[in-house]
This record gives sequence, C-alpha cells and structure tokens, in this order.
Amino acid sequence: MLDDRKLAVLRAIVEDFVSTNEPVGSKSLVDRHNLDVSPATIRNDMAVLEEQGFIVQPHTSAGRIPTDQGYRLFVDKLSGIKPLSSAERRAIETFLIGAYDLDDVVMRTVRLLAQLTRQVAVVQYPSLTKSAVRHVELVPLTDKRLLLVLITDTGRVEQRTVDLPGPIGEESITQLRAVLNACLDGRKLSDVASVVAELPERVTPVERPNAAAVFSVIVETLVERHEERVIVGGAANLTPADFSRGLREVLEALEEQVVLMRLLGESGDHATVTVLIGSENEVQGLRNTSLVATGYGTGDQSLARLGVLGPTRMDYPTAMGAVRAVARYVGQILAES
Amino acid sequence: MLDDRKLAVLRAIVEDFVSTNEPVGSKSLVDRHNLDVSPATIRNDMAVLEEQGFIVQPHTSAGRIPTDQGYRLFVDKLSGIKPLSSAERRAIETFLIGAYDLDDVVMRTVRLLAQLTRQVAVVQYPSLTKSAVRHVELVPLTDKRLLLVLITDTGRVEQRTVDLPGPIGEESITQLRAVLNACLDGRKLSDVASVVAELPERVTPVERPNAAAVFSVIVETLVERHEERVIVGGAANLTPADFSRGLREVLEALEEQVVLMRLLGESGDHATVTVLIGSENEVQGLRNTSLVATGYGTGDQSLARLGVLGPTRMDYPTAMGAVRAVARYVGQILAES
DNA sequence: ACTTGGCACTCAGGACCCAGGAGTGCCAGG
DNA sequence: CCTGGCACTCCTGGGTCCTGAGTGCCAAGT
Repeated sequence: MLDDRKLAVLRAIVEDFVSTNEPVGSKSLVDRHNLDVSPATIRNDMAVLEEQGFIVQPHTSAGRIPTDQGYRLFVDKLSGIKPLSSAERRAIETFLIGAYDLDDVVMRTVRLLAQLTRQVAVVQYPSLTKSAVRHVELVPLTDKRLLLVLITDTGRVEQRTVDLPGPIGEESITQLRAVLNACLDGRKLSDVASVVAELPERVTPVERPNAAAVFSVIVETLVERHEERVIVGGAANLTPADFSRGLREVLEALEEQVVLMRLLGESGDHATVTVLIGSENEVQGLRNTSLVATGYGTGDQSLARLGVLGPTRMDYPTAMGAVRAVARYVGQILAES
Repeated sequence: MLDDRKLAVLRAIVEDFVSTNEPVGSKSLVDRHNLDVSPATIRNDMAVLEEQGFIVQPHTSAGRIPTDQGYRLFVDKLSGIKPLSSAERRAIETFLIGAYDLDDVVMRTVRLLAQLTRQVAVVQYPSLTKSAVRHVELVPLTDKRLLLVLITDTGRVEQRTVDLPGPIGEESITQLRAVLNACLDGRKLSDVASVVAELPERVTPVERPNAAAVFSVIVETLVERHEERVIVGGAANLTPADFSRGLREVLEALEEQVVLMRLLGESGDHATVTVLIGSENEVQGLRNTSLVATGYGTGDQSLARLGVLGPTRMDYPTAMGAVRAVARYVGQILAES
C-alpha cells in the first residue's frame, strides 16, 4: 500500500518540515533530498499519503505538513533513535557529576534535558513506593508534637509534623524510634503499610495512642499521599510560533502537577523510549505537543520517568536520543549515591 | 509644579491604562472620570506631565501611557494599598490551612499568590541562615559514606551525603551524632561555623579525620551554600500582548534562580511592601516587568521574601494588598508549625 | 492667569487591490 | 508507472487610500 518511495517521501517531508517549519512542496523536496524522480511523481505520492491521512495541506496550493498520524509512522518505522555526539555525552557527565543531593540531581537533570533538546524538560521525582526505608527519625518539636523524618535509599527525605493526642517524653520517643527503625529498615515502602499494622503490639499500652498517631502519619505520607512531584524546566524554549492558540494553555498545563503526572504515566513502560504525539495524549491544552519520555532508575527497576515536551513539530530522533542518554546517566548517578 | 488636578489626571491615566491597555486620550478621560473641566484643559495638563517625563505618547496623535516614572509617582503618592475583600481573605486562609510541610506551604503560597493577582508569583524559601538547628541526624549509607540530615526550626530539612576518608563504625556515628546535637542544637545557623570550628577537640583523635569530613560538609551546606531557592508559579498569567519582545526573555529570567534572588533581594526591607518598576530593576530581560514584594517570617524577624511579578502595566494597589496579606498569613502559618 | 472651543494637522490601522510565486491536480505521451 | 506541460488556486507582500482618534496651538472668554 505504501511502497518504499512513498515512505521515503514521508520521511523527507517530516525532516524538512521539522527543520524549516514551512509546508514542504514537491519541488523543494526533490532537490533537497536526492530522490531521482520528478516533482510530478512526488506529487502523486503525496496525494496518496494525504488520502491516507499522513499529511495535509494547510491551504490549497501550499506544501504539505505531517499529521499526527504521519509523525507516528515516522517515529515507529522511519527513524531510529539518534545517538548523542560524544561532546554531548561528555556534557551530560560533567553536568550531572557533583550534584549535592537528590534535589540537586533532579534540578540539574531538568536543566540538562532542556538545554540538550531545546524543549521543555519534565522530570518526575523518584517514586517513593518503589524505594526502601533507610532510616526513620523522630524529633520533638513540642511535648505534643513531633517532626517525622523519613529517609529512603534513593536519598529522598520526607518530612511531616505529627500532632499527638497526649504529651510524650524523651524516652518514649527513643523507644518508638528504635521500634520503627528495627521494623521498617530496609522495607520497601509499598510493604510499609502492612508492617505498620502490626506495630502497635510492640509498644507498651500506655504509649499506644501516641504511637498510633505516628503510625498513621507514616502510612499517610508514604502510601496514600503519592506526592510524586514533577519538575519542569526550559519553558522559555516554547516558541509562540508553534502554538497557534497561544502559549497560555500550554503553560497552564505545565503547572498542573497532576496533569503532568498523568501524561508521564500514560506513556508506556520502563527502559524503552516512548513517544506520545499531539492528539494521542488526553490532556486538553497539550493537543499540539508531543512527549518523548522514558523511565529511569537504579539497576533494573524503574523509579520514575522523565522526558521532554515540545511541539509536534519536533526532532524526534534527537530528542529520543537525549532522553535515553540522560535517563541512563541519571540512573547511574542515583545508583552510586 | 504639579497641582492637584495634574496629579488626578496622572492617576486617572494610570488607572485607565491599567484596565484597558490602550493609550488614553483627553476626551475619554473627562467622561470616564468626572473631572469637570474640558478636554482642552486636560490636554494642557498632559503636555506638562509629558514634559516632566511621567507619560509619553507611543505615536504622535495617540493617547498617553504612563512611563516607569509615572507609575513610580502613582505608587508612591497617588495610591495606597488596597485591602483584600473578605472573600479573598477567607480564600487565603482555607488555601493555606492544612499544608503538610514546608514544601507544601511554599507551593501553596505560590499558587495562591498567582491566582489572587493573576500575575507571576515568586516565593523564596525561608532562609537557612536566619533559622536555628533543631536536630542533626547521621545515617550510614555505606561504611565510608553518611547521609547528613539537618533539621531547622523553620521546618526545613537539608540533606547531603558525606564521603569519609576512612570506614566508620556504628558506635562512632552514635558518638558523633551526640556531639553534634549537643553542640549545635538551638544554634543560629549563622553561628554554626564558629561552633563547628571548636568541635574537633571533642572527639577522640582516631575519629578526627571522619569527623572533620562531616564538619566541613556541615559548614559548606549551611554557610557557604546559600541555596536559598525561589519558586515561581503562574507563568501562564504572562500575556504575550504585554511583552513586545516576546515572553521568551521573561521566561528565561524566571528560570534563573540567581536572577530572581537578586531581584527579590534588591527590593527593600522587611515588613513594608516594596515595588520595583520596569527599568528600575537591573535584570536585563525584565525591563518591562514590575515586582511587588515584601518580606515574610515568624514574629518580627524576616525569613525570606515573596512577591509577584508582572508587566509594568499592573494593578499595583491590588497586587500590593495581596502580597501583604499573603505574607502575613504565611508568617502565621510558619509560626504555628 | 486659567480655561475653553475651534481648527488644522498627524498618523496608525483597516480595507482594498494587485501582482508574483509557490504549489497543486490533471492529462497525455513516453 | 513516470514525466513534462499546463491551467488553476490562493497565500503573501507591497502599495494606496481613508477614517478616526488624538494632538497642539491660538484666540476668546471668565
């Protein structure tokens, strides 16, 4: 149905349109790429491609531009992932090395991705539920109030204040801290809820009300509250020209954590780079944008996702290369720390 | 030099221009505001105001628009701070109540300010150096690596990994932790450096190399690294119409923590709401924006600053009201937690 | 000394037209 | 199935004209 040349034509159209942002016509196609056929032939091919829904012409007698479906075919069949140049790879390393802590890693990653791709970068914080408890700390604030600090093996630190039903003494805190650390240390956060359920037996009855308050906050923090933050960078890379309806709705969507989470979540599994093109995503207001994303994590488990967001008119092969490379490096960095 | 009517004219021009975004002429002025003089009179006044540099006309034979200097006079002399409506005040309360932790407070504040003013909101994290140490925690990651967690009385938690010169045992960690907490608890962070300098005497000589590593990281984290983050929200409120040279440079500036810090820092002292208008700020790329900012904090000390950023054509009285009110509420919230 | 009405002047913006050019679809011939 | 030719479409940019809002200035009025 689509012979090789037609596919080549589609590829050429996508590439030209991506680089020039102007509808591409049969004439310019044949001399920019060295297809050795005449423009007329190309026109016939284009007619077919248009009929099939891969390209459209914005106005009669203008060149063609790819549809979302066209980009989809391009990404799936006509292009691979473009590896980074060695200079870029070096840049990644030097940029990420020397990050202080998890926050810093995430912030640097976002900047890096944005710079590398000249798009908007989106990085999700490593998921809590997939990591394990490294340490629990209780710090008295007042006699009826504690600060609970929870440290995970991905270097993430969660904090919450706990209001207690009654006053608590220093030694009770010490005891409680010991119990918590003994029982939770090394546990996957996803298991914590069930472990905590058994804890009340291990504290003296007198302490139970206070302990219970602490326990419920722990469960709440770790399990119920998937706070899974996303940070965004490089919004300045959005060019008004690409968004007819104004940047506004895009910027709005970018500030909605929930929206971004859903978007990142939608897109496929770990380890492979997935692409969500234009209307394929469900988020109103990002209908003209594409997302290139992948998972990252330590070893073989995926902790979270990251990616770049840009106009559908995006250099997919390069973006995919950058996303994949950055994800790998970040995984390494996290594994080391 | 500027009689009352001329000032009234300037005020009217500012108000009209802010609400319509169109140059305002003598005719429309007289009937929108009930100045009981003729347009011609107003024209004379406008000529004077223009001569003094308070207003300009974009093209010959268009109305006048205020200059930065005009806004300055308006803010300083011609308008007060407009108090929030009670509905808005209630909104603030319900919005900020129930924040989980410091991060949450800051994030909510930023959203709140952005919504309230329909501008870009900018909130600085409570400064480290002005708060005091509540607790220091050391968690072993490997035998030569520790996670240092530092909790301040503003509820902020700082974390850093420490690479040790040699292996360290559980009991050494315990001892070190005890020393640290004993010496640092309750200290202002600004004093920490000097206190830490005396610490090596209090650990056994064997431990010193490891302890020294920890100490230096502490100093580095708290003193040298003024990481003072700023978060930004409501970028979607930037309307392209207001920025002839494109949003791009504004968005870029907004992503530069350093730039924002400098901007916030520039603007005056605690407790009073300060306004920086257009070219009054030094940041290239924000020459067309104004900043309305104030300090916030617990009790009488200022911990950090917050504000809103928008086009010079901004509703200053309202923005100032919102900024002041939000700063107060945030201060309260922080004091309670 | 201000204020006012009148008047001529300026100029941005919209409507309109026109020509140029890029691109197309179609067809007949190789 | 490819190709050159041809008529057609219609977007784009430039030029012209007109209108309306707004101005500055001046002479007369209070």
